[in-house]
Amino acid sequence: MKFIQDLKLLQSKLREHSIEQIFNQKRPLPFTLQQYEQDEIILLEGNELKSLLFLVEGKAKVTSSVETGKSLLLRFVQPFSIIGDIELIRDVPVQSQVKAVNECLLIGLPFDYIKQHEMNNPMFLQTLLEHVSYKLQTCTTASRVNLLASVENKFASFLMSTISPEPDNNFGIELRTSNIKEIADLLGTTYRHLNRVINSLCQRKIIKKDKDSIRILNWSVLGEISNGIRYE
Amino acid sequence: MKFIQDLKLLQSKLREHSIEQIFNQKRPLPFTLQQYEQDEIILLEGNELKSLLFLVEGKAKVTSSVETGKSLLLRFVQPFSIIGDIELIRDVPVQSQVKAVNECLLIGLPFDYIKQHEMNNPMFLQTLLEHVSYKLQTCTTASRVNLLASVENKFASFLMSTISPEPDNNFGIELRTSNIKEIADLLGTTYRHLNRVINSLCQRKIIKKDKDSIRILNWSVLGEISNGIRYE
DNA sequence: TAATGAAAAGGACATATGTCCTAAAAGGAG
DNA sequence: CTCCTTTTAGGACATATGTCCTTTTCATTA
Repeated sequence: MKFIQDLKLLQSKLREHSIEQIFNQKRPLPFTLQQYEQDEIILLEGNELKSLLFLVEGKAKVTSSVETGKSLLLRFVQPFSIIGDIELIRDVPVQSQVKAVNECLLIGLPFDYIKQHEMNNPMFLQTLLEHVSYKLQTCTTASRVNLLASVENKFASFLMSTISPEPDNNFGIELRTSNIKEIADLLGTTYRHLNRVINSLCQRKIIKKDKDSIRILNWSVLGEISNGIRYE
Repeated sequence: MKFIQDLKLLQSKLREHSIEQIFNQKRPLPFTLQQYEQDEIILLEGNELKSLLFLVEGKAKVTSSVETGKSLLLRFVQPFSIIGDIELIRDVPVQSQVKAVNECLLIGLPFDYIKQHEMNNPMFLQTLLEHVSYKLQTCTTASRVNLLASVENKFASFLMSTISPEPDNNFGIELRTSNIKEIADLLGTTYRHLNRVINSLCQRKIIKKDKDSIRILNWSVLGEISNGIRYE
């Protein structure tokens, strides 16, 4: 992680996401601007978090791990998202791992400052409440979905959520697969089984797997298989 | 559901759970006191909710259903709990079904009133935030757990959460089982399979099933099987 | 280029769970 | 009490997924 000393950029991001309006503006706010590179861990479970974070650029992956070392994909987050809300409110260590999917820009605001100056600010509280409620709503949905979704369903969802559907790559998009093991973990399954599922999708010409990439051949069927579930 | 016109009782419940302190007290608050009998549905998914509810007595079961008609047990709630928070904040229809496990007493406060007079009250917003955050935290945990827990694990948890461990019935407690099907649904499995699981637990002398009841014979082993998961 | 070791893929079998159907039990009506 | 209907339990088999281990691939170095 790099702190970025670029007031212009900070200002522009604050404006872009209307962040200043959330806060009391009697005082200058001690914002920091942080940059994470691809795959860098933004939050590690169990750590103490000291700042509330606003994701203003990039995409991050939120996972939750269990004793066994396995982890489960909770969701992907994109701007504008708040990270660290539960930790702020409930004074608990970091609950879920957050990892940058690509380069991410975050704005931080220290808990200390918030607790001193913002916990009575209705605008701020309302914003937080909206975000937490939204997460709860999606978590409830996901929880339900997890019980019916097969690994194939979930993998399809994963692909659809991960591979950006930008048409710069019309007929199938690349995905580095050095980490099929990791994906298996995320979906709560094993490498072995994910492999089976991938094979099956390949045979059905829905995706194509080369040495280092997976390409989606049939976006629409994959969409059907994913059953409308999106991790975002 | 019965509205109860008992100011004394209302007052005493408000005091017991320190509810009035949450609100602006310039005005008298338009609280209602509602009583639901055992198994009565408190909230039906998809309905529009008009009041925020506070559970002040009894125990309720929160479930979430899917198209197929199946439903999934999310959690049990007990006093003091807030019901309807997401619906208030996000202006969405009821997200989960809530059903009285035993006789329940709830205090209601109309959304209209809240939106007019309380959405700028930091104390109220904070309280809400704490409750929603707590739910999010447990939902995240549950979501994780669901992926590792077998039906046996979950059924054990269910028993431990459902059957009150009061020692009025020392060596095993009764549970009407006219609804094993329902329990199967709650756990996200089939009647057939739950039956297998129950048989296995019986053979291992952990529970005992009579015509209309299940008795827990070995509370401690059941606790181990439940693996610390509680639906509350 | 051959030897060697790590990473990836896949075979074989085990287990959990679902589906479908039949057998057994429990109530009711005559 | 007996026959019939409905409910409940359980057998048999299918499918999804997990575990373990072997084979294959690929890269690396002697």
